[in-house]
Amino acid sequence: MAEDRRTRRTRRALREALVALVLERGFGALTVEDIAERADVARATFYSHFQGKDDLFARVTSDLLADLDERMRPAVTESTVGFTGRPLLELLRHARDERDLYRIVLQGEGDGRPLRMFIDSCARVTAMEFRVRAERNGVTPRIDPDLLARVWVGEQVAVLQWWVAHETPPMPAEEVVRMLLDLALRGRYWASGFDVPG
Amino acid sequence: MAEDRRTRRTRRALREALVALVLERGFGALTVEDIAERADVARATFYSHFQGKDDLFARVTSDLLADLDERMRPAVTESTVGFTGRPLLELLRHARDERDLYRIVLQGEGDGRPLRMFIDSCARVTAMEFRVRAERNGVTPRIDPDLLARVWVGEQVAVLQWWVAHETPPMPAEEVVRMLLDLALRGRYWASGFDVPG
DNA sequence: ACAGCTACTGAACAGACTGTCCGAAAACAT
DNA sequence: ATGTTTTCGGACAGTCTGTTCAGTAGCTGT
Repeated sequence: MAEDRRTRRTRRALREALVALVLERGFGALTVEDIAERADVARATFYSHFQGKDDLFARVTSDLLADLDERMRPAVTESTVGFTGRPLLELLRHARDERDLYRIVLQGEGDGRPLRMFIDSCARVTAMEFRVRAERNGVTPRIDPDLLARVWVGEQVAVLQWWVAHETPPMPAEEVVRMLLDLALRGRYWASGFDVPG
Repeated sequence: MAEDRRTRRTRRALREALVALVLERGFGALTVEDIAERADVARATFYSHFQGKDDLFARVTSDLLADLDERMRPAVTESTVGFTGRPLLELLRHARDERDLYRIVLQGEGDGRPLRMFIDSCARVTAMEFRVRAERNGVTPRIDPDLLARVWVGEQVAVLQWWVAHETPPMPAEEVVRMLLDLALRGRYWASGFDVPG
């Protein structure tokens, strides 16, 4: 048999209440009672599903990461040939679909733990991507791939923060990818408006 | 007359206790009693100096930002001519001198508020730097300077996080600057080991 | 549609933390 | 030495936590 409809409803309501309240007041300012009340659920019921607000938040965010991981997998393996930007595009689409949650995570709610996990996950995948591509093309990186991956992910996070902060996307995902790819390949000198020297 | 020696000692002890405890357990897990006990100060005394742990944390971090701002000012005005990396170098030195606090802030403790303030501050300065330089050299940016500044700061934050996470600096500040400058000017294509086309 | 589970409710509980108050004691500046 | 200022330690009500439990409502499978 599938999951009981009541538990589904309750868990869903609690998750949505958490997201809404974190956006309104910030995670640190919330109490379990706040969340339960917003979800229209008894406090005792909350504790029969989660150990506390940290637990609820951890589950919500780790589910998000798992979902992202699943969506990224095909894009990554397909992208080890060249700098296609496919993984980044998939990331942006995911962020568009789960905007509120991304806002929360990218803001560093929960003492930054979810954001660190997000960054670590992205950096791990990216570093692997770099290594595979370098090997395939027979080149040796001039900068440690792990560090380079963190820098690249740092850029992406910065753009994501800017992107999801707006109520309506300030530019389509495809354009963001093109821009970031231009920047990554041609460098900031070019982006600043200077002609690239020979 | 200067500040009473007792208040100086007490405030200092409380600040140091906070930093140490946040590194050990994370901000969210701390109580006022924890901090007061570590500082060897009565709980009532804590409240005669700060409104609560959020207030203490806010003061510590905003003092850090003010200090950074002061140290950066000369480096920035001197750097609007070309991509010297002076501001970045100053930032790295500040991070070296205040490593523990930087760890805390860059980790996103306090629901990410201090980190957001840090990033906003850096991005504001950087965007201004970009604009001034573009005007001086008579070029028009190919990417919105505000967004470009956020990306550039995002890279710096990523590197800072990597840099301060180590117990002893994994490479000297000057080398980090050179690396990031190379990356920013020549692009990731070059950094990955490929020869730059054209 | 009914029987038998299972989950939710609302209330109560001890324990921890908060924020404030106070008189007594200690440290300070002069 | 004196008057001022800070710290101390204890006490206080109020909030939040995490758990328990009997009663009620809702669900699933047949």
